Amino acid sequence: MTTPPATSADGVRLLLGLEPGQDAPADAGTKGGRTREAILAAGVALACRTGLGGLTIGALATDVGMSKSGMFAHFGSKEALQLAVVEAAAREFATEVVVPALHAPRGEPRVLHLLERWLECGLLRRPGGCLFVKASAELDEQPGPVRDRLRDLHLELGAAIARIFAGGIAEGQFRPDADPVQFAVDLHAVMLGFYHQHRMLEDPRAADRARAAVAALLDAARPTRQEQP
Amino acid sequence: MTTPPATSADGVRLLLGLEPGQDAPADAGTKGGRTREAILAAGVALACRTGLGGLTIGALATDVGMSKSGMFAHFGSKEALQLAVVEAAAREFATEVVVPALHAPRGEPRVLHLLERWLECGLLRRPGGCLFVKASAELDEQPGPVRDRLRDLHLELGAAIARIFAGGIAEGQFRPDADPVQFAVDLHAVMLGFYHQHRMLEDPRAADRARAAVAALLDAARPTRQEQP
DNA sequence: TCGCAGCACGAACGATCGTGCTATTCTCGT
DNA sequence: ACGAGAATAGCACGATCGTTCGTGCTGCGA
Repeated sequence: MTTPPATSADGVRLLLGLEPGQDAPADAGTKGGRTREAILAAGVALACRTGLGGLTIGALATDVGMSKSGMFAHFGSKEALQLAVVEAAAREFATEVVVPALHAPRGEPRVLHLLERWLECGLLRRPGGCLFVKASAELDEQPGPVRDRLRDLHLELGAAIARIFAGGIAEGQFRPDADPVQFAVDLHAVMLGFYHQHRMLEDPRAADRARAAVAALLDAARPTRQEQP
Repeated sequence: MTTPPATSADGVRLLLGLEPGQDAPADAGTKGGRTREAILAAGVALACRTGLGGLTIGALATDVGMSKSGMFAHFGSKEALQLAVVEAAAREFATEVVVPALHAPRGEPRVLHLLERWLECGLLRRPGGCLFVKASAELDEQPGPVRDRLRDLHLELGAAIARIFAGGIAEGQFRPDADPVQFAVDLHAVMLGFYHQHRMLEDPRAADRARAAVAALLDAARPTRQEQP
């Protein structure tokens, strides 16, 4: 099976809920589709601040300037709303972070672009990445469809990061025996630490600390010196 | 005021809310003090599962087998309850993780003991560490006394980790130009990633991945080869 | 042993939660 | 331009939220 250049990009787009060549939900033309999108945008922003548990129907309704019942009719249940918000956040994260990074040259530049795009999510208060990170701490032990979907999305994200790193191995920039999955876990941990440092501790050096951590990860993966005695 | 050899241990104990030589709150003998302790233990466990936001008065009351009002009378407000639960979790974390680690030899063994004790919190479902980690993602943008206290506790914890690492520099095990604060941030990030990997993704290798990440951090800090051209 | 402070309880409050109905208003294809 | 159907508002519901109050019970010091 031959793999054309845009394969991994399309893969991620599919995995994160985008149809190929489709950047917005199908019913964007009709009025209901537009307000539904507005609701989801406000929902992602609200859930980024208060968590998926604090994503209450009434608060979201007043946020978008609608009545509670009118807004509620778009989804039918709170769980469906949460799922839609998670999906919207994943879509936003994919289009704003992962896909742009995939346009960078394969290997280390792509890793660094991914990092910078991801850092922007926290620094510029782009809600998508925040929610994606925060909801994982919230739902990690309350079973249900939302947790399942979130788990799948995180697994796909981890696989995407591992693929990006593996591209660096194929380019000869990283050691052949480096573990892409371990790198994916480590990078995700660095991002969790960054959000904590930036948002909870309000450390202005949070981004630089994350960059230093990733630089150390990459340094350790470089094949400059021989290993394994 | 002379400081006996247990200086750093006493420092952490004080910082995390323990009076020196006092392992339990003062009113442990009276009946109210005992039920208050039972409430706090159940509260830490419940908040570890549902978050500080899900720590509801009614749920906690049924957990400890009391009436809602009877339980509520012990604290006077939900915020006071949350603060008390955070304090109890910090105390538990200090006595179960930090203080035991301080009994290990200074330097790398102490770092590794801290890591293992911390990992146990997640693996054995000890609620203290879980809550300490999870509440930070929950309250990072909702101001108030609880967030402030949590922020202070995290700052103290970071300082404690940095001191432990600095002990390794003093022992000559780590490079003199290594940054203890960066190591503290990195270790905390590894633990955040571990909890995510273990609880949300249910990865059985989560602990080993955390150990590998810390081992890489320590390897990078060792002075074996000369650096700085 | 007695008396009282402290501890626990049940009922109830107003507010808000998620979720159904019904009615009104608006949109859009014909 | 109009009628069908979507979109939104209004209202009400049971449940639960945090909180208050009044009232017994009970364990502890005298």
